[in-house]
Amino acid sequence: MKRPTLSAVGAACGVSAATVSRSFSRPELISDAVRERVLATAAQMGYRPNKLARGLATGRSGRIGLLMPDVVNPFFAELLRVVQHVASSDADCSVLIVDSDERPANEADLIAGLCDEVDGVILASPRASARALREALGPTPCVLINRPVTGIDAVTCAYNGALVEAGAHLLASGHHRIAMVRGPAASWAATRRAAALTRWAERAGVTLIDLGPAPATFDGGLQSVAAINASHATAVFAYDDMVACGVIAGLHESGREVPRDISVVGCDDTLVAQILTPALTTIRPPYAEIGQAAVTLLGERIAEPQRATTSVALPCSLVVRESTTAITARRRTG
Amino acid sequence: MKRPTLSAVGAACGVSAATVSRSFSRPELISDAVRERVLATAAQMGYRPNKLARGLATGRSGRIGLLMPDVVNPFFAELLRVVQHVASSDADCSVLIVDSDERPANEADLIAGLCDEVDGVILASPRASARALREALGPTPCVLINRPVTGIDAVTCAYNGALVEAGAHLLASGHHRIAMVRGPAASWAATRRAAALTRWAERAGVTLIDLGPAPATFDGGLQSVAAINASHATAVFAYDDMVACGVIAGLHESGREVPRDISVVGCDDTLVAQILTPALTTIRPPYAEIGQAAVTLLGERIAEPQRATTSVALPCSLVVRESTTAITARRRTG
DNA sequence: GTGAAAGCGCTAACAC
DNA sequence: GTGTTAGCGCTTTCAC
Repeated sequence: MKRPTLSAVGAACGVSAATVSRSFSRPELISDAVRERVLATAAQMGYRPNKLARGLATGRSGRIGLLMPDVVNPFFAELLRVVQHVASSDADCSVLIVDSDERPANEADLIAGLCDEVDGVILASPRASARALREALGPTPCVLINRPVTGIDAVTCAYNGALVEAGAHLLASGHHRIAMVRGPAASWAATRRAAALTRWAERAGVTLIDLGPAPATFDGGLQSVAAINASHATAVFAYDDMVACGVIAGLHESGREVPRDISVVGCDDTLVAQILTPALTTIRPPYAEIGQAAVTLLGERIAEPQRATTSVALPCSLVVRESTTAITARRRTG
Repeated sequence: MKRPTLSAVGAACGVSAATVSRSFSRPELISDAVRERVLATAAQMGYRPNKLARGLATGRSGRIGLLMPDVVNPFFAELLRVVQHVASSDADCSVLIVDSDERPANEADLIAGLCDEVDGVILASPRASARALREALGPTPCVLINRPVTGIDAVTCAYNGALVEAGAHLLASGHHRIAMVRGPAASWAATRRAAALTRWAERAGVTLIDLGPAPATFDGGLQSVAAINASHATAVFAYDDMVACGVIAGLHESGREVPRDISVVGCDDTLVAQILTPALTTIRPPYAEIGQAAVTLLGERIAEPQRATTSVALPCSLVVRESTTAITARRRTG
């Protein structure tokens, strides 16, 4: 009825529990004959190690935690997918997920709770303050995604290169007056992207109109449309694909079509970018590499808690689709 | 340095470990004076119970597993969100997530692995055969979502009512010739929806053209467009929002606009439905109730493994947006 | 190479 | 009410 234990298997083939244990975890210590016999009867009895017990004994649960502000946001869903995949295939480790639901208030508590049952955590774009984060984490190994904090490992997106590329693409298409919807004021990624674009615009001699912060949502985009129209920009950088989507919908409502009348660049290359009509020109983060790096870094810190904190920045790439076009095309068509 | 244990707290305030344990888990058994003192020093020492140890002792991990075919699909992301939320707030239980990546081959193994570290599992639209499922689960409590299997608890969407409503809505708008993109041949939900529509069409005297199976993706929708155009239908039921999205994009490419030239109904009311232009008329599953029911059912079965298997079907609702319109409008405009 | 024994941190009888 | 004693199933010295 119940699942067989280590010593049950041992009894069944006349060896001690220790031998059975070693047959699995340190096979080289056991003679071939015995090990084979043990493994065979274990398989035949349907033995499966009890991870809790193993965890108690070793002090390692073989589990990591992943906290994200919103699983429904395709950017995070994508991240979750790759983290879970890498964790299970590379580190044979399972992942506990918590959606903080964008509530910074609970975030620290959620993190602390998470830490109680895992070997380490990956925190995607946490909203809490650096101090609150450190306190909630305690000694639990952690890697941050898109939110550098002194003393904690991090993997971030280096938006810069791809953003400049996007700017060049726009410029080459004849756009010299470009609006920017910043995204959430508190977001590290938003700040970075805005800074990169501002720098680029100055150097390139392009007029960049900062429309100020807006929520990273469809509505956020929608609400920026009035300002976009007022700016007389011929192109707009949206904070992310969702915002871009709202912008496009709002422009449409106000009688302007993308890309005919105005070009739009998104960010994140989520499912939204791919399925929209027009398909979005966007910045693509290296999802697979981010997940890989996060899991690897976390594994290393778990193994070696005292090592120097490392932080990796991964380059993004520009994906040109249909939402951007040469300004001349507009004149031709319009 | 290390985290304080139960007996450390006990020692610190002159009581046994058992008393400390009870102060937390069975407070009514301890005198107010002692309990308060214990709780105070525990808090002050930063004591936090070790869930692994507790799990080993009680035989309950306080964790459930959630397996889904694709976290990036907004339907499942939505589900994940609500399951995680309900589990943590109602059952104080954390959730382990596995994305099977649509690979039915591994599915059974993934399920078995999941079962090793949780008290019970929720399986969303599993692809494996009933036999493989039962075998992988073993004695682990389970509830299925959108995939009834004899002898296993399940919560499913009752698409019927909302689908009929959608049909009536189309009919009232003058649509008498309607195409249907079925979705994946192996999907329970696809079969159900098709059956419901077929029944309705017969009764209502509507011509329903079954375009046959198609993947539940944007591309699946795209690929159905030729057949849709060939069918001369004035409206189409897409398997889900993603498919609807592909259909709309494909129609657009072939020079037909939605809803001006043809109406489209999606399913799932995901983020996609809400952000698309035109916003999708779609069928909305009761996400919150589904998650609630799944977690509750699972909790009950964990508590009472032998009880009769129960299965609940939750009604969906029709959300009318912009992708459907009266056929007369088309003639007026076209 | 293998076994015996101790212990991971907690809970659950059972005494007092 | 509270302490004592045994484990939960596994790993891991330490002997042999």
